[in-house]
Amino acid sequence: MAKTPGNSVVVGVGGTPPGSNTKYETAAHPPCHCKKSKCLKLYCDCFASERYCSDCKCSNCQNSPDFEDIRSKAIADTRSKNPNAFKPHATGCRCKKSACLKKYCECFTAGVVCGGNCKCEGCKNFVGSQL
DNA sequence: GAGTTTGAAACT
DNA sequence: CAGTTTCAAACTC
Ligand SMILES: [Zn+2]
Ligand SMILES: [Zn+2]
Ligand SMILES: [Zn+2]
Ligand SMILES: [Zn+2]
Ligand SMILES: [Zn+2]
Ligand SMILES: [Zn+2]
Repeated sequence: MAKTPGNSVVVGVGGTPPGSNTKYETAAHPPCHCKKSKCLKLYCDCFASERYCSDCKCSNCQNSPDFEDIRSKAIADTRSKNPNAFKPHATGCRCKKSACLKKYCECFTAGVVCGGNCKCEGCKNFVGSQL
């Protein structure tokens, strides 16, 4: 754990962080903000990673041990539709407006150049685009 | 923080 | 498979 420069305070989970420079000791996964998916579809990054929601900002969340039965069925259902659903993505993007240079693009977000599996338009995320 | 944009995921 | 809708995150202001 690198020390934070300056006077930032490392704090665990809990109530509202008082300061703007508060950092989390355990760089936990970022909280999701799902509302309609109940965190039981791949829209939810927690669910997509088979993680329970923890300290998330979701509403109507069922991705928790309290809903183990529902959650397990949702996982099974998702996997039955797509056996690769819970495997690391490698499918390629289909961006049309971001030039694959914004985080809307999964390739860009992953720090990977677009490849043969991508079907993007106006892509600028290719080998040689780095100055 | 509210509103808009974006493209994966879901659905038909 | 293609077209459409839904959704939550990225982005903008
Ligand atoms: Zn969620
Ligand atoms: Zn979550
Ligand atoms: Zn949740
Ligand atoms: Zn892309
Ligand atoms: Zn790509
Ligand atoms: Zn691309």
